[in-house]
Amino acid sequence: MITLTERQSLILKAIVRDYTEGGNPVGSKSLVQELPTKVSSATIRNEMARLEDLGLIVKTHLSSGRMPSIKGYRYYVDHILKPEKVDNKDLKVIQHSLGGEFHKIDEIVAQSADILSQLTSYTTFTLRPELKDSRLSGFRLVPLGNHQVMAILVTNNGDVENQTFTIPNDITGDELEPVVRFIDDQLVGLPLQDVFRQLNQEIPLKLAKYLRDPDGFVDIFGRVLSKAASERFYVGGKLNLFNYTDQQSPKELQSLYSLLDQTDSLASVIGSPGQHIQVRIGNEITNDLLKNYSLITATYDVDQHGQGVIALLGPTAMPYSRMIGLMGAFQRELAGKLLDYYRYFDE
Amino acid sequence: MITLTERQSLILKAIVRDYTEGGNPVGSKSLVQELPTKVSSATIRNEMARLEDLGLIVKTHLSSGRMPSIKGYRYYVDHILKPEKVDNKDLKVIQHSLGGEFHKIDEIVAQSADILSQLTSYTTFTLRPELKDSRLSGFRLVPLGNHQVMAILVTNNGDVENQTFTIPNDITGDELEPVVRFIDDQLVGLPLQDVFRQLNQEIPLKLAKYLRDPDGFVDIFGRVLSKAASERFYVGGKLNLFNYTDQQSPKELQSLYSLLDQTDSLASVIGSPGQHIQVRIGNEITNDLLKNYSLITATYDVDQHGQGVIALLGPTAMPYSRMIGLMGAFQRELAGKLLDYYRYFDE
DNA sequence: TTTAGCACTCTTTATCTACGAGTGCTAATA
DNA sequence: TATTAGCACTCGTAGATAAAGAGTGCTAAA
Repeated sequence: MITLTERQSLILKAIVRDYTEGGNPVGSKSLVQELPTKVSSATIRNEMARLEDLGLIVKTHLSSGRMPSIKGYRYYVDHILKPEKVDNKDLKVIQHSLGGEFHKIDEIVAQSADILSQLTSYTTFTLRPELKDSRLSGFRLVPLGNHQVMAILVTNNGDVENQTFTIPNDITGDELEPVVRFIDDQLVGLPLQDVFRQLNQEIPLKLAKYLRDPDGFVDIFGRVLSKAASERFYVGGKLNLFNYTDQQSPKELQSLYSLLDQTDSLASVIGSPGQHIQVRIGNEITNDLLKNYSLITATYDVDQHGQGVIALLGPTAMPYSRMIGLMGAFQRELAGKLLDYYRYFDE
Repeated sequence: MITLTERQSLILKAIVRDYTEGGNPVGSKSLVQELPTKVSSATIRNEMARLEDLGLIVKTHLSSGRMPSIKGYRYYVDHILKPEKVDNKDLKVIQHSLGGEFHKIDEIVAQSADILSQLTSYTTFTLRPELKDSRLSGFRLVPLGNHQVMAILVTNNGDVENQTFTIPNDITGDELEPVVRFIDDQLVGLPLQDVFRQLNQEIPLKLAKYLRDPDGFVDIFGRVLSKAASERFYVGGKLNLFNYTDQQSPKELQSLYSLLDQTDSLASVIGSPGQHIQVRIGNEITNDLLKNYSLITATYDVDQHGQGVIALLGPTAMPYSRMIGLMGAFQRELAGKLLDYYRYFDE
């Protein structure tokens, strides 16, 4: 356990701030003016040597200024930083952007990623509240003519998914009636997980009574069901990558870009944050591509509807204090908006 | 009108080829070995001086090798190049990728952009056949419970669009019945353009009989209609930008990236190609961002269903011969696939 | 414990040099 | 007249050298 003196702490804080703002290693002389008590640059050098011994700051070469190490950022985030109160203008932006009419949870969540990336100039990820409490609340088959039928699935959260499929012969609504009724009787009201299970077991057999081709139907139904049950991160501010990545290595930029398109990799990188707001810095992130970046993740609670996730990817040298404040505010606003949404459907 | 001697033409061709393959300006000595008839480097230098006078090739500095100018590429494409017969393996890839089952035209067209970008390592755009002959062939309103209704619109081409919306009070299918019937009577069978027109004129008045809030309905209907009638380019191989853009200017790369996300800008850049396969090089493209790139555009005919567009963006130094061959093959395959698709719904 | 002073390190930038690839021109050749 | 050999000249690249500047660590004095 590292304990710093008051002055060491102030110096570390100043180094973090200066390096974050200027991007250049920070020298002892420039720090003289930034400490509340007047000390000479030599004193600061001595303190810096100690901070370096502790592994909190590093030099790029023998006679360069210092910059924070991963460990240094860690200490700063854990012990020094105070979350900045969110800027009033930023709060207005959030509230205004979330204020509109949305038809789907996913729209709200996707929009959130965009707002947050706009406010931060970084890249953001949002995940809707988990679906473990989602239940099937309705199923429709709508014949569209021209060999086409649309399957529509509704959950108790108001989520709607649909999938059009093509069938060999035209069919009327009447012929589909018994199938829909069967689904209504057997499956409506069940959690999606249970529907999945039954779909692979008893359903195909039972359906054989009504349909010549139950397998085809089961396939379609499974597809819509997967859509409704799939958890998928929305990504905002992809283009912001250009603002904070190392401009010298386009290869890396390209890899990052393609990482952002892989939902499953994203999920494993972001994980499900245990704490309320978690900061992972550099190699603390379980993905080598991101070892020079920082990831702030946060959950948001929507009461009995479960938790969602918001996340922020930026450079290790980011203004943590402002970002954490912002994440906190966003957490609250988004949770509030979703609660309103759910409440509307629970009436 | 420029006319080149046989030998000049061969030299220009060799310069284009070498520069495209190697990326470096081409000198007279290296060309000696590439011409069918043995001539000295001095002769080639003389010829090159003439080609330069004509503006077909340029030097980067006084004593550098030569590279083709825009005008040089233009001449090469117009008079020298012979489209390469498409590679058999590539053809297999195309046919296989388009061979599967698709539920929507847009899926086929979107998939096409991906295949083409994969085959070329460049960036591609595809546009579905124009919709001017599209007619409204069906409209449904499906109450989903929980204040939600889904509007579904079907066209005679088998295109299906839908939009879920929220209404103040729950409603049953019966109440919506007259509205749907009214739409069926008045609008089904009309070209989408006409539907649009009527929607803004007589429809709101007539609907007032059946609905308290015709404006709200008209809004929803308009939204689904726009979705069905909107022409939108699919983009493939965005990440390939990294392979062929100037690695030195991330700013430019960023601008290009955001250009690819702007459907309307894309449309104006690509336009609607008059010829079957059109090559635009460098500043011939009406967008300054693309002045160092080449754009190959092509239409594909789907008989009475209109024309679509495929396009390819790459460096000015691209293997035109192979690319044009590829575009030709793709044109045919895609048109064929879509014809099959339409035929299925026309039965 | 703090500080002034100083030698030392390392990066950055500019200047110079040598090298090589390629050109244009001239004069000789077929 | 068209082609070619020869040569001086240009320009970009890479490496070497030097000077400036920022910053450090250490020593010795306050």
